[in-house]
Amino acid sequence: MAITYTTLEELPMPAACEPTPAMDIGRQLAVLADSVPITRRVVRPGERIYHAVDRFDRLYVVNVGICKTVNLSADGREQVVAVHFKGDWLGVGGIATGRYGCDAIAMDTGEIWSVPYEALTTACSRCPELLTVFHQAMSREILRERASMLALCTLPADARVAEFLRRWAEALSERGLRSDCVGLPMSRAEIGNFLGMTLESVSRALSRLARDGLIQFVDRARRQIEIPVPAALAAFVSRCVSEADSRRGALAC
Amino acid sequence: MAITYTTLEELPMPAACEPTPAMDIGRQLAVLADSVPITRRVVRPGERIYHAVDRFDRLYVVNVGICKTVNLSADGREQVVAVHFKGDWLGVGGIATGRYGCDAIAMDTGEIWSVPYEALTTACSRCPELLTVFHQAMSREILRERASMLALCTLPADARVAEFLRRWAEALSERGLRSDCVGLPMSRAEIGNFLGMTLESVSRALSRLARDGLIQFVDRARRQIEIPVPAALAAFVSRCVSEADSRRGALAC
DNA sequence: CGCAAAGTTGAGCGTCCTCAAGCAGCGTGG
DNA sequence: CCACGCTGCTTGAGGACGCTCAACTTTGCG
Repeated sequence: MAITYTTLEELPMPAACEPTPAMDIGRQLAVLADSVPITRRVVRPGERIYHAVDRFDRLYVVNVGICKTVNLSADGREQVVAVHFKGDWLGVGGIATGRYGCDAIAMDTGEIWSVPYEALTTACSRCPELLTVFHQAMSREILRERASMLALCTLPADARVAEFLRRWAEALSERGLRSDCVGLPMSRAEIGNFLGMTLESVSRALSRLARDGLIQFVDRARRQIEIPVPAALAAFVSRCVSEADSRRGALAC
Repeated sequence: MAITYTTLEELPMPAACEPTPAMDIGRQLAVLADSVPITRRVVRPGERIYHAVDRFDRLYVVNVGICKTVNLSADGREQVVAVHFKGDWLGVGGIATGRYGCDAIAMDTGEIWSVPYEALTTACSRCPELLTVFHQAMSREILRERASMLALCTLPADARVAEFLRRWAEALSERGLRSDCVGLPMSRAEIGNFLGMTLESVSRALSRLARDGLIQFVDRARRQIEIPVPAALAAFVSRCVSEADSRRGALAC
């Protein structure tokens, strides 16, 4: 089983033909604020930023804080489809249909920027850099959701929780925040809903991860989680994959 | 909690101004072909359109045929993340990272258009209509993936297969094709991979749906599936939801 | 302090996965 | 032409993972 998988990160990217280099998140926000008139709004935990049924007219960008978007289906199902950090755009699902389609809800105190979609598109015509920022944000959103789908389909429950924590810490470190200690503003039920499992299974998975030393609870409420070795979480996920799902992943192409 | 936000007051949205009405798919393709120089390519079943590791430089649009995109993770997992029909854009995941990140593979004989990303963005500056087409396509992609996640998280196996068939038929009818008879160019293993279940479970689910009269097999190879009453499939999905998952969906907001 | 909400843990069970066998379609070659 | 192998599909039996239900503990808040 010593197969070497070429990961995307390992491959040499010729520096000469670098396509629009990755832009710092602060820089992205600066480009946005300089190109269009921004509306700033302070939000508090649990506050709804927009409704799924609201008519789409503006896009939102997280400047401070963390938000979730909750998808609602016609038959009453609801699911947390994404968690958004600084620099993430909210509401892009509304472009195609004219309605947002998801509820967006702040998970702690923060500041949300917003810009009318009309103003954004006209500004994009003037400012190619803004166009790049916007397109990269939508592209990242697609990548995030694909990663979620992959986790849902290929990982067992414990590994899904580990992967969830790993990605949360990764999101923090990408933004220059300390990622060794994650304070989750979500209940076990919300995490379970996001990961396609019950709150009990989330609780059990966290207990097992803590027992195995992969994480540690810092407060008695068990909402703050310390990750001593982030790489150990990733290794745990990989281990779950290799020992179990050699069958499910087999796509005879 | 009855706080009035300045942002909402600023938006006296007259009901008249419907935001960019939905555009016919043929029209979308026409806008694209008229705005930028298109490269056309005929593909055959199983032919790879681009590799996950390829450097991103152009976007692809399905003109004829059906394609799948397969996500590959660093630890060897792979998953069919989407099935694309006429008018769908491929490769948008590459905008953020500079690499496609997914393999795109044709599932039957078809024609794929492509356009350099650079040429597209410059053309978008000149032609706002093209910008709208492109943004709506990306937005639809996000909505599709959210719908997939919702199905993965909230539906039992049989309902996932039913929902899969329903959405396939829906995609056909949206494009003016007959949707009562669906010819699946995917193996059971591919369907299972896409839906997060094994090929045996897919086979069993299809057998049960056929036994209950919701679908019918038209050929002996069981690749062509007839859907007598599309609404019955949707009703079956809803029924699965209401009788089972009153617990999992409970998000105490 | 007392109650409600959130979290943990256990026991039992059901859905779906695993493993295995058998069957049907199909191209190959003797 | 049919035997042959190959691939994909179906179906069954058994087992495991995660859900359901329930009891209990802890936290937070009036």
